[in-house]
Amino acid sequence: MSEDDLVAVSQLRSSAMRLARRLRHQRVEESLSPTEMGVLGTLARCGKATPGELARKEHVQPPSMTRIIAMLEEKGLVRREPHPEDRRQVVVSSTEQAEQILNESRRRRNAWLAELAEGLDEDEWERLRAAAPVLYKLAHL
Amino acid sequence: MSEDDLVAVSQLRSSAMRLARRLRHQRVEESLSPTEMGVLGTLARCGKATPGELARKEHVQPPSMTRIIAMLEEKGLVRREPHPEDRRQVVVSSTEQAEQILNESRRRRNAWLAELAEGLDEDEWERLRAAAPVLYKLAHL
DNA sequence: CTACGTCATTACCAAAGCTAAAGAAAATTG
DNA sequence: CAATTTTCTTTAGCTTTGGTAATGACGTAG
Repeated sequence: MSEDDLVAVSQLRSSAMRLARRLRHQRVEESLSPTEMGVLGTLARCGKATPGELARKEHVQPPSMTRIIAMLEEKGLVRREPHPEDRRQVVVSSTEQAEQILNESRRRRNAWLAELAEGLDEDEWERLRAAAPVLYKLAHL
Repeated sequence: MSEDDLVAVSQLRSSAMRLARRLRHQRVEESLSPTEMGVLGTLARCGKATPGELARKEHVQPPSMTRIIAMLEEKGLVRREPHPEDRRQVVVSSTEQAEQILNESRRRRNAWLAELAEGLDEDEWERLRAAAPVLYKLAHL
């Protein structure tokens, strides 16, 4: 791995952590934490999942996921049904209302990030656009 | 702003938050939180700074920064001196030991991220390398 | 020189995740 | 097929980390 690669990786790390902290302040639904939003996003992508699966996908411990799901259910954003074959497990799925919140959140944060990105020139923005899918893949690897 | 731009921004947001959460688990110095690391990084870049400046740069409230600095001072990673002109203020600077920890942390997280990046092909990695400085600029804007 | 603003700090509080352990159900083994 | 072990979720209690409100010291403007 070259020196340039190391620099890139370091910048990537620093940027991700800093952006995450700043994005945290831009939530549309004040009562929903970033991880709760992440769960809704995962459910929107995957349809259904068990608490254990969600915990693994969100890199959180199972007890934390249990509480997050309880919160979300209480707010009507998520449904819990018994697993058809395994009575230990539970199947979680998101509701229509969750989809609306996701859309609104996306809109709002896009606006914030877009405004921030006005400090970039066209070439820089182009590089970001080219790398965005790669970043996404990396983060979900 | 085009549809592609919106997608890019959305991917950026999701990726940053997810990567940040995963990086959080890769700390070399277990006793140092991500924000504490961020402060050391900022001090390494800027030399000296007052608590207020650091709070603004790290997007944290002043009382939180006071506590972070107290922690870091207790561990010998940071020095506090009176401000030469303004006796209300304090000037914080990092120690040699902090520099060592930063290097070790950089090495360790680079290794983790590099390993993760092995799931990317050469073209993807190239795009990331091109975008890394832009991301860094964006995050610090 | 008095009143107001600013900086750091202190004291208290809330959010969010973790570990340990319990309880139920499935899988495995003798 | 009974007993043990494993797996999945949940409960309970703790820790970390950041926030808000209030305080005290210092600078600054009227």
